Amino acid sequence: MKSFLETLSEYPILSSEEMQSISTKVHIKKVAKGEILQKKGDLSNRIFFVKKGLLRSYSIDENEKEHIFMFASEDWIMSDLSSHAFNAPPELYIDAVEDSEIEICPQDFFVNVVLQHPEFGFSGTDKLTKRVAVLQKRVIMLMSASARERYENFLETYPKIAQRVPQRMIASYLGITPEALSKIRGEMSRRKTTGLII
Amino acid sequence: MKSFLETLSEYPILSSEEMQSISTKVHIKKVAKGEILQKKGDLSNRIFFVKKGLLRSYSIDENEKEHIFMFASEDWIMSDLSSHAFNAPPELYIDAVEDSEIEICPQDFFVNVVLQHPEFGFSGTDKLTKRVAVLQKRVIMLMSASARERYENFLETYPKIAQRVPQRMIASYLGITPEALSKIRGEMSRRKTTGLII
DNA sequence: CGAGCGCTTGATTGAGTTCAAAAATCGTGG
DNA sequence: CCACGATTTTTGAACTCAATCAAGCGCTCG
Repeated sequence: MKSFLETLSEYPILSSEEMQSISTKVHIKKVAKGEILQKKGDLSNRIFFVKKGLLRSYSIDENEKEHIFMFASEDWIMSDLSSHAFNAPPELYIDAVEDSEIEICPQDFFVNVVLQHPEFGFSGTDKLTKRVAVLQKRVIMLMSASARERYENFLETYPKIAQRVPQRMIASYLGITPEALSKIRGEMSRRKTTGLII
Repeated sequence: MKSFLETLSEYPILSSEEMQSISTKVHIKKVAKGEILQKKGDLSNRIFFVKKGLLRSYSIDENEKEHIFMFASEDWIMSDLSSHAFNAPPELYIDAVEDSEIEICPQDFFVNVVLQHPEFGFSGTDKLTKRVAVLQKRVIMLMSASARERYENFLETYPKIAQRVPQRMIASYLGITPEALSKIRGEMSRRKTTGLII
């Protein structure tokens, strides 16, 4: 998939004014592993297109515990849409899990201009409908599946991500503790090597 | 908020052909409490605009247990977008919690035509962005909050729904058992009457 | 090469489930 | 409108999965 800027520049449908406005609004950045791109409550909320590397978004609860909401690797868009939807500061933190290269764009501009122009290849309804569907599955998973089932489902759904991300972050994404995930993995590999079925 | 049909008929932007096509595609129906509108795996997937009453969508897991994904009361739209997003049969069941009056519309038509015309007042990106934001909160809730916190949050967020829905369905929405919810409520009212703080 | 971070392992605890049965509420037909 | 059966809610006891607490191991990277 083409990057955000590439796609935009290939579809010169906008007036030159608008193009001008885009080039001033979108910019490329290299970020180091661990670098924080957005904090809860930040005044600016932006969207991030990942050209290279891996980002995550997460909340921090009243006990200082992180809960990862999503990962975004190459060609994915990362953002906290809740701030746009509710016209409020963002709820989530966003940082880089790996050294990354990203394109940054103000959220308003993205939602109000880019998503509205299907010609760009960023069809709003399409992308958002998919996101809703993914979140629907996630909610059902969290409500009905055990920690182990959720982990197995994660491995099936995001095998690439699973290899690039430290275990404790997978645990955080699944909504369990690192210890619990470690025990699940131990049990799974033991079961494998013993040759037990079911 | 105006109903789906009302809104459409007030914005005669479409050609008469298109209007014709709409009137054949959208229709009104009265459904009795308990009536099932859609089942997992159904061939047709449609969206439902609730004019009156209350619908719910839910999944049923391998142990026959229901997990309620969402409620929709007056002026809300109910649908299983996952089927549209993944071009697959729906994952969810949808039925009526109360006697209801609804407008029914094929999902393809809704997503591909109606959401694309902001003039209708059904701005796709707007509605979908809000839905994403709501689901984001729900996921974070499920990952980080206790059963009790989730219940209290539900009461704050959907006080009207809470009064109209049987307790076991609230439990199902929260991802806990009816017994657990009953105990939480008992504890809460005891605490209230005893005047205890914290 | 050592200090710190991440993973593992074990013991203990606790929130929520399961199972069972009684009490309350609802709905329906007479 | 009442009565009765069915469904819902409550309550309690036993249990389970995952959290917490604590200790030890193994990397890696400074």
